Amino acid sequence: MVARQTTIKNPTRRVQAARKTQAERSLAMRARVLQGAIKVLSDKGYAGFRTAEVALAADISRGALTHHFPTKDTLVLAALEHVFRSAAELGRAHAHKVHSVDEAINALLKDSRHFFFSELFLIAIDLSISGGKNSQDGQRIREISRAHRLPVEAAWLDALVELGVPKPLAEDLLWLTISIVRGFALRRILADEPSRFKRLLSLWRDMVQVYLKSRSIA
Amino acid sequence: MVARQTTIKNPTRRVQAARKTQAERSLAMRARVLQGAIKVLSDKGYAGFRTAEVALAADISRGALTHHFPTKDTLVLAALEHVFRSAAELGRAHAHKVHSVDEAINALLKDSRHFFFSELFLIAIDLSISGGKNSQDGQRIREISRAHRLPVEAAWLDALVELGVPKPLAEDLLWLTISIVRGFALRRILADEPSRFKRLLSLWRDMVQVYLKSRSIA
DNA sequence: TAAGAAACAAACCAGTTTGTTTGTAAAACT
DNA sequence: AGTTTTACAAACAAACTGGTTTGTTTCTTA
Repeated sequence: MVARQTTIKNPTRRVQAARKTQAERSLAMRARVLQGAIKVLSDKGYAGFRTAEVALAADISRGALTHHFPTKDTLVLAALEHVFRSAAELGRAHAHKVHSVDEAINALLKDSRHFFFSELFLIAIDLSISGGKNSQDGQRIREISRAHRLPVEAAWLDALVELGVPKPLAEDLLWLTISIVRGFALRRILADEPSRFKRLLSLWRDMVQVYLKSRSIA
Repeated sequence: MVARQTTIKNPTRRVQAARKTQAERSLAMRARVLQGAIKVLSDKGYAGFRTAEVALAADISRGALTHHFPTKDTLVLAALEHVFRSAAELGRAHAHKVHSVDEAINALLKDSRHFFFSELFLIAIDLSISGGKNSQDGQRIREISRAHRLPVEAAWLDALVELGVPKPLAEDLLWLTISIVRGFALRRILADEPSRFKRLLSLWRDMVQVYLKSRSIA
């Protein structure tokens, strides 16, 4: 774990160092800050989001924080980006491994639940609503959310179409499915009822089956 | 529009008055404050909720505001209560006028949309999330939301059961329906697509019909 | 009708919060 | 090797915010 010397110039001057290259330090520090920001966002909500507390949570000085994120807003935006980036890939990954509509719906449900039941989702809503409807930031926030969700949905849509579901119907079923999970996820804030959710999803899958059969698709 | 004199004592002293009784003034003022609070809450979100701005929106002095609502928290709670009170009755009203399951689902959809698509709903979520998960206020906020939503759901459940749908299934269909609307309402924050929503609901009604028929209920 | 309470208004104050400035040490570049 | 740039630290300053205090007016009630 010794500091590397990539440059040709500036030879063996390093002695007892434990110091990294600047880029490495920056990256590591940014990661810590972002993680701290997400924690605070998740614990206190945007309304209670204080930069000082982020510094505390990340165990760094406020100076370090402001160096990497000059304003509160840039930090929040970066945190949201980070949230989505760390959660978005799963959807596309699973969309390709399905071989029947039921399997697809099931996988979609699982992935949706994974996202919508996470803290990340709550953070995203919180910011989407809190960031005033018209303000500059609000726009940007919603833009980020959209930009990361659309491709995921597109991937699932493709998967369904590939399985022989007519595109318009596939789109609608996709939206209904996602809406159900999103809607239930929201309800969870008031009171979580996991067993009910399981029943609901099972019923939903049945309904899809029955419906497709009635239209002689599946 | 002359000031009334309800008390026997204190006879005709009023001359050119346009003044109300204390209770009336209080009530009117509270109403204005609440309305202002809701406006600010809706425009800026809880994160941007400033008591001064409420006073401005309600066109009253800060003094008046603090007189009726000593702290910011009491104001927010009161506003939330007001929000729900003004929105909750509709559900129960419509639940009794349906004569078929399809009609019931349709009416339920309409009412749900009415609530979930309103500013009120967004305010409720905002507060539910923003009010820290554990804090005193957060608890109270979620409690209010629950207290007002449960009876509405119960009314619709009764309506469905009355129409011959087995209770467990009725419950699940109710939840699915509401979840769909809630889920879509949330998505609307990112981008509203009314026509898609219409299609979705129409499909959903079809699916319910087909499913019930397959179980020979409707 | 006089005392007391409630409704409002305005100024004030203390705590918080964000961004800036000033300073130091480590790395990068030449 | 020396200069510049970057990473971080800490103190500071200005704006903001919510609650309190003090004062005035209007209603209530004895």
